[in-house]
Amino acid sequence: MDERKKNLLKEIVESYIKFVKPVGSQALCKKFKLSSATIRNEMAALEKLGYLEKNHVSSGRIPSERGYKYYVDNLMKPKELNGEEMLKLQTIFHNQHLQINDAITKCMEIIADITNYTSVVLGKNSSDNTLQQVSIIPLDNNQIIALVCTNKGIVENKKFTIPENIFMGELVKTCEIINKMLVGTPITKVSQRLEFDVKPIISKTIKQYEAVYEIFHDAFNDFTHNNSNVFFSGKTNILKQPEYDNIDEIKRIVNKFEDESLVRKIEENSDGINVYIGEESEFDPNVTIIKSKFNINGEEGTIAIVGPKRMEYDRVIGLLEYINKELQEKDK
Amino acid sequence: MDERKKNLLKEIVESYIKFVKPVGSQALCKKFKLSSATIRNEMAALEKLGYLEKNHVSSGRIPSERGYKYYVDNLMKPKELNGEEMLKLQTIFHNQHLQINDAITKCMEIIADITNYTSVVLGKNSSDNTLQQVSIIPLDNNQIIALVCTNKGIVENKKFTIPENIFMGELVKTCEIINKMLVGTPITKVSQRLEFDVKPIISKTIKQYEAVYEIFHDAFNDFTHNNSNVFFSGKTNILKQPEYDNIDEIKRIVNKFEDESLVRKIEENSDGINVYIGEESEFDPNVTIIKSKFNINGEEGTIAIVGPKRMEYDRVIGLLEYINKELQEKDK
DNA sequence: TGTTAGCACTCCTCTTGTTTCAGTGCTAAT
DNA sequence: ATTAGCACTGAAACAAGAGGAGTGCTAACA
Repeated sequence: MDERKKNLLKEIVESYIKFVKPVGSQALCKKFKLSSATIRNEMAALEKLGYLEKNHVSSGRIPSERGYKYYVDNLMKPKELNGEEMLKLQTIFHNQHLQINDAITKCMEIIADITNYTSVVLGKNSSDNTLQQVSIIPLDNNQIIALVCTNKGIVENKKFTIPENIFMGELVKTCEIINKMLVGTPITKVSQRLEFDVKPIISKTIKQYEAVYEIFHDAFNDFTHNNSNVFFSGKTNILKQPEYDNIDEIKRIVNKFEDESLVRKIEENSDGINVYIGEESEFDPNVTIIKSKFNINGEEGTIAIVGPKRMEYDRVIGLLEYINKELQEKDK
Repeated sequence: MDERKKNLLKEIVESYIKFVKPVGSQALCKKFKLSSATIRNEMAALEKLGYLEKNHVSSGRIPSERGYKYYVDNLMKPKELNGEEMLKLQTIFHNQHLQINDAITKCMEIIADITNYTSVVLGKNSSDNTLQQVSIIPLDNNQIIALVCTNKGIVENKKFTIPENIFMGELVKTCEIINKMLVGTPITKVSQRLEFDVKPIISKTIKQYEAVYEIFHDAFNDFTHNNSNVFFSGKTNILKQPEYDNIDEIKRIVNKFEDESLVRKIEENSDGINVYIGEESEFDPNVTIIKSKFNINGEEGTIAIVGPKRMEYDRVIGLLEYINKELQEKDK
């Protein structure tokens, strides 16, 4: 791979990303001040190396997955955000009152919007949260809100209609007992301890203890079941990408977005920004996924951008780098 | 419109709904024990009346919008749910612990799923909610959760980092003051009263009252801004409908789903189940929207099904009738 | 008077053939 | 090492024709 080949490959990849049309030798003549024949020779060499492909014998070249990869690893440098992008994201990060979680999802919304790709935020199941406080808020004579709050500040609430034979005082008391006994318990264990530790105790003082138990049991159950927080933005942006011009392909990919278990696999483990092109994505052979792990202030998860293989790598990576930087800033 | 014409129209509409193919005279011969010629005469008459259309001179008939409308108003009767559908919906309605709101959205999810249409739930802006309680939950030395709860049981929560110069006691005290002064205030007015009624009071006893005010102000603000609750399910189900076979049409409709202000207009005012076909939908000339208003237990809104004009009207209307019935049941 | 057989006609759809053109690989000359 | 030249390939666009589903109309029939 001499310098000229690298430049050529870079040019071809970028041209294809921009125009979605196979690149012919003629188109590159002026830029490189070489004849088309020379370019053709070089292209043939790049094809032999596995960086370029042809759709058919006389069609011009498109980058192969390996070509994209080489481009990302060696030829491209992340693009700085332009003023508008910067502005939009800054207003989010500089909003002191936004929770980190909301800031991330809002960010990804904006990114989906300005890139026309699909963004995904995968929240880690909050299994390491512990119980911080349980409380109830009476609404009227027969309705209450039960609140559960974890040490990381996640709040779940649930409205209940109180069975007739239960007194508010009993609920308040149970609440106190739970707070006394279970605060600090990992949220995954709370249901268990509620049944085996708390229930026996309230059974001694509260007549309808089964019904009271049910209420709190339900409130906690919601928590453990609500742990699949996947956030999408721009799920249908794929329609805006010109290369997806046949319905079956669109259907295939959109259906995959609906498949929660498949989406869950997007989760990233390694640090930094990682690019998975085509087959590598393990999601669909015709998409690229760029992922980045975050772990900020107790919130953990993955953000990912899903787009065509001819994604604007420099731009997306630039955006993610910026976000990571801002998140670290906010973590302090 | 004699009886035979009605039957014929019914048959044609239902055949087209099922097979998405223009209906020719031959196909109806056996069913009606008439020759194709007679059928053709009748079809010509139905076309003259505006109930049928042709794509071109030799193409078989398809129902016009007026034809669909006549079918819905006069020829069709709502279909009873089958066992499976019934079962799926019942498990939701009979789940005592589900809030009415969640029950509705879960229902519509199921309907989108079993019908392959798109379902929409438009919640009314909860402008008639009043403040029920404000509370704070300390997480650690410098973080709290602020909770706002309305009389209808809607809860918003927000995590805050407490500025260094503020004491927890001051927050608790402010909380008490707010609860004493503002409970019962319409949620839309709370911000105002916080500023003009509460702020002057806390300014007398709390040193950093501005910062404390900010925290509660923010918590309330979230509330008033979060009132645009539109819930979609099956947004891409349109891809499963065979008549949408060209990308531009799909794009057009999917884009409309993304346009919040357009979706907001789906809101229904009249009672009962209403069918808006094609142009009537005021959303897109190529869709039908079936809407139904709900007003249960203080929760108000619209549920709607969006699908092709050849929607399975009997099935969808049957489903919505069932849901309305169950909702009324639950309201008692 | 309502129904039906028969027929000419229309227009979509599918297939086949032709042309055009962008782009290639290879060879030989510079 | 570069390039001009040339034969070749395959997609894309277009035209022409065959086949077929379905129509409207007319005239005959019960």
